[in-house]
Amino acid sequence: MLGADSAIGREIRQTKPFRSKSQEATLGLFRTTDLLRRCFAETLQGSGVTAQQYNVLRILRGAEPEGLPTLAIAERMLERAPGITRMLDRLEAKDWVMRERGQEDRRCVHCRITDTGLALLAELDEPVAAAEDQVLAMLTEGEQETLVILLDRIRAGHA
Amino acid sequence: MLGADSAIGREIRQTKPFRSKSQEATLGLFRTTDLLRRCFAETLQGSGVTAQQYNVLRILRGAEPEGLPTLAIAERMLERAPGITRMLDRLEAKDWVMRERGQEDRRCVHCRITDTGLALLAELDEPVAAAEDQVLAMLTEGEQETLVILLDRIRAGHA
DNA sequence: AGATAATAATTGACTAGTAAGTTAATTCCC
DNA sequence: GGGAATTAACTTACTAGTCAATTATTATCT
Repeated sequence: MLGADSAIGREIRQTKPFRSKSQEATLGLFRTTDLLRRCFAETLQGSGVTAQQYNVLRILRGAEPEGLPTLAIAERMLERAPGITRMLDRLEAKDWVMRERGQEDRRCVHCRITDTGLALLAELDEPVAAAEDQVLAMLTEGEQETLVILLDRIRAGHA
Repeated sequence: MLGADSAIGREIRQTKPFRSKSQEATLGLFRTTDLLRRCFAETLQGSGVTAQQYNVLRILRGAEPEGLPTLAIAERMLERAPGITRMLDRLEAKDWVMRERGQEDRRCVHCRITDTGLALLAELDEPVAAAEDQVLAMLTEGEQETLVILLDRIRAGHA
């Protein structure tokens, strides 16, 4: 009576119940987030920017006018440095980002968003905000708050 | 008072509050799921299998002894066919999966897990089950149930 | 000062996800 | 029976994530 009748159980045509609530919730997190990822990808596609690129540009806009070194971006993205380096290569090729070696510490590479990049973000601000609200519109604000608290607790438990 | 004091607000050094609860919850979902993904990747690494490959093998074990055509696997993974084809290439190279053209319908490719693949899964069953329970152990079973219900509602809202 | 360690960023090799287009087999329909 | 549409799987090209190793620069430590 646990998993067999749940939404996930039907989704993947699984007849056996879940072994534990934790297993069911974990799978639910993965499937739900995958779904939301696709929603945001839809919102962004057409502007020629991917979700990850958009996130980097948002971070760099928030860091204006100083900009940020490469690894500081990686830290905010929870990603490894190699991926960020190559993404910045692509963003620089599209003239959304500019980089230069640091003066005081020549190991660092200073990254800043360009005016072209800022214009792109300005165009996307409204549709992205709308998508952010729509994807969880089936929950009340109180339920969203409950979700936030539970998710915070999960992450805090992994510190 | 909304976002500035929350766990996510501190994590990404964001000083401004979130624009909406929905935005905060969405970001929380992405960050939490990323964290859990890394946990499972840790559990699997050492066996030489990735999380996605493990999922495919689990699906094929569940489909024994009949096996499944390629697109049926893709459907259960919520993924496109090209990714599955290449993953099956790698799984076949490691002798965890075997494929052959269908007899009645020669467009289909029938996929089955091998004995080697079954042995790999048997080794991983315990550690994976332990990980599935541990990653959400900071929540009570009631809270996990609440999470499951909220996630089900989100996915149902996108049907 | 000079060897050593630490740090920032990069490159290479691999796994994986996407979209677009292709091939081969089957089904539909007149 | 034969042409059109559909289906299953695949290939190609691109974006992106991982780990391991490397380079250049800076800091540390006698």
